[in-house]
Amino acid sequence: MTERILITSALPYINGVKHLGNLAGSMLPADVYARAMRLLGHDVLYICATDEHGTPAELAAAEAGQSVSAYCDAMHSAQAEAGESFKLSYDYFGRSSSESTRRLTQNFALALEANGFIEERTSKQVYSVADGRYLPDRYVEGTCPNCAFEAARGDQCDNCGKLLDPVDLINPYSAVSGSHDVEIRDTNHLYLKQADMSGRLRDWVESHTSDWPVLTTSIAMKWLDEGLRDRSITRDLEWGIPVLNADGEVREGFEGKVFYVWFDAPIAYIGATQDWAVKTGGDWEKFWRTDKGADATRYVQFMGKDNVAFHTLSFPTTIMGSGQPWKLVDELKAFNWVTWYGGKFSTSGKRGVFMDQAIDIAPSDYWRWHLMANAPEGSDAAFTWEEFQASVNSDLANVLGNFVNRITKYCAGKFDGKVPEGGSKTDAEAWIEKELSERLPRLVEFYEAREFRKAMADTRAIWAAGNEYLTQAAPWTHYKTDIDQAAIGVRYGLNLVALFGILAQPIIPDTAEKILAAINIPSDKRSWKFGEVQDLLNALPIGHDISAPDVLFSKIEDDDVDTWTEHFGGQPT
RNA sequence: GGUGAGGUAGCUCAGCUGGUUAGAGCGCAGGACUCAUAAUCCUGAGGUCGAGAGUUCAAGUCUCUCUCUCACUACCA
Repeated sequence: MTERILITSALPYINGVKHLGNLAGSMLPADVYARAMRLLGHDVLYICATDEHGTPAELAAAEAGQSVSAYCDAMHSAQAEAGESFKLSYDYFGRSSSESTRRLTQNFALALEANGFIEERTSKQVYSVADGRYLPDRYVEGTCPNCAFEAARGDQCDNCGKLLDPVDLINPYSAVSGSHDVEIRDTNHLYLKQADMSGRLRDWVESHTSDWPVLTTSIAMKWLDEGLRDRSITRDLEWGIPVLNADGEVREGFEGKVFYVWFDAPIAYIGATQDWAVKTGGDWEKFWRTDKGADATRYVQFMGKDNVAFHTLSFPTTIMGSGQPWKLVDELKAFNWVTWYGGKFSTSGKRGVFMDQAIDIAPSDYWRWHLMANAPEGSDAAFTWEEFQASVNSDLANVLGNFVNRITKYCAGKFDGKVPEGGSKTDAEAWIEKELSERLPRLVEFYEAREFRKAMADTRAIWAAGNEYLTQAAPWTHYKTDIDQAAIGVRYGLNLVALFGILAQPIIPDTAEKILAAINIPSDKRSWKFGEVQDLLNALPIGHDISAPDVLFSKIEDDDVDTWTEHFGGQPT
């Protein structure tokens, strides 16, 4: 049954090209899922965008000596390029700074306020005179009132671990400029009254305890159990979405203030969908407006575990509180972290491997396979160069690459590069048919359930079964005495190559294309409409021309691993 | 401090509502094969399931205590 599926992956923040952890935890699995669902015939829309507002963007722009908007333009392009290099198949890669998101954000705020979910309150915030800006808690440092550590951050002391309030720091200074000329000022902000939504949110989350991963519901329930607090949704910043009245004028007292990035970022999912519609002539409402058919859309979100609270609590508060018929997420897949030699990947700390560096080291397919086969689903997953090497050499080069190579070359050499006819089924053919009839439905189930590690393991097992089949069928042995019997082995082998290429498409699209081109499969014969296995293994017409592709995967040498380990500091800390 | 997620073969990880001899891949050892990227296929060795106590006919799986790791803790995103 064809379904309409909306897929979003958490928006990558604008302040730099993302590292492999970001890729593995949201964009890549969303892409693999999107590709698989398209192959299954679903009507898929995969949306992503850069998240461009907030203090770090302003600071990064200042450091780069650019205006914030010029900086964001440049970084958006860089991230779009990085996404393309990893073959992320976004239907649209938008920007949270777009006009559409600006309008939507302002409208959401007005609707929420009209419904009593927004309230203006005064809070105390540290202002740095030298920097000419208010400082988020993390950008204020000073002496910890608890342990006297001198470089405690405003939100938490790194020395004693105690949670702090920046106004309690002794001798505070700006972490941006180092200036001690800071003062505490009263400032007005809008607060989203999440507490008033707790009951509805709890009912909603509880209704999903059986179909969302534990990671997702446990994080959401933790926040609810602790008691949801109202969250400030504006900031004292220049760069962002201005706070307007219904008449379009800036709200009184909100000059120099904008919406908090976490208020507008998820709204950018909608904004980017509208931008996609403008660009393509598509209909965005059927994905987002429940009064325009979005009830029939299945909405699936992908994100790292740090984003779960925003996607299960604050964004839903925005949606529900608006009183308007917006679509809520149906399924939510959250990932843990990919860890890097005992620690976290870190953009600011420049720890780990970044997308632009990774693509210089190895083709995107290598990374896609390894990151999906070792996805941080159940718990944090360790990245090591040795594991990466093993994935590529063993799974891709030896199991898949070599299989394609051995049978296509043999066919080219002995059967003139044409699918041969003749021969009769033996135990070997019965065995592979049974194997596939069990594994293929399971594979599809794993994809539909977004169980990526299991899907990858099953895919690999199917590839390995191809090698085992050839060992059983041994056409090179039969060839000496009975060419027809050799022919069926080659024919089944070639059909397996075609199938493997078809199955590989969501994971390693470049290689899948090479395989399918070599085996000469037209694009309309590449979908995941698996019928009977016997038919699948006799899909190639007799006499069909094939060619042997060049070596599909070159192996990663020990020297490469040594070089990378040294260059990237991949050593146990 | 609080909360959450984890601690299962040398390594990376599966093990749903408790039930026969605890699984996979990699790595390692032996064998088979020779079409293929010294690839593949088969077989094998390797685990007191973090520690301790409890519930049960039966616990990796449930309860409690302890311990270690990681994450989150609301103005980083």
